[in-house]
Amino acid sequence: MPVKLKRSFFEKPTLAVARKLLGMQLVTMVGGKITSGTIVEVEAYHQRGDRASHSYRGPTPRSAIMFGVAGHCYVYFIYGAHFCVNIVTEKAGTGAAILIRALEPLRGVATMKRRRHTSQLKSLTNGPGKLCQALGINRNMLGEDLLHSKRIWIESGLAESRKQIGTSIRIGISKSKRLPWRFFLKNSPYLSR
DNA sequence: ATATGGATTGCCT
DNA sequence: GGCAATCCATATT
Repeated sequence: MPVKLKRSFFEKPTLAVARKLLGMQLVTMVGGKITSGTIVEVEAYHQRGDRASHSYRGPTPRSAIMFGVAGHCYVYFIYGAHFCVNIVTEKAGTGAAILIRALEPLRGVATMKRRRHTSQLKSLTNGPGKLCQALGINRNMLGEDLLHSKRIWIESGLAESRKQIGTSIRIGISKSKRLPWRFFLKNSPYLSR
């Protein structure tokens, strides 16, 4: 049963929202194709006390969106090759977001295989850059509102009671390494590692 | 104007 | 496990 999320869902404290997103579905409609996956791994980023966050030094042309209204997409380009997608959280002006790091493929698997140039189910969406490629997410998704967009949105998924959530330090960063702000579904075969 | 390094991936040994 | 690829945001000169 699809549940419509409200703005207030994303305006809550970022770590709490990160946990709630696990088990929900990220869905896109790109080029006439629906693709989706269950969110199995996320990371939180926050202006306050988090030197790894793009928002740490306050709003810049790139990070301004993290200081905007919750529930919007922050897409950035990294290492000259990949896109990563985040969801802005908390009240406007806060500077926080949640990076979607891995999905379990659900709808549009054939389309995802074509976009990823592989037939390996396990490697379609088990990383932040991979899932963007599989779902057709790029810089023109920047600023999309998950509550109203026709191209990208969230659908409800797994019951809260069925979730087994693991916690760890975040991956691939060099600053604020110790913060345990990565969350994942423990038994998922589709984690980035 | 230039320098630095990155919230990654895939290929190599 | 190591490491190159390759664009760009940001800080510094």
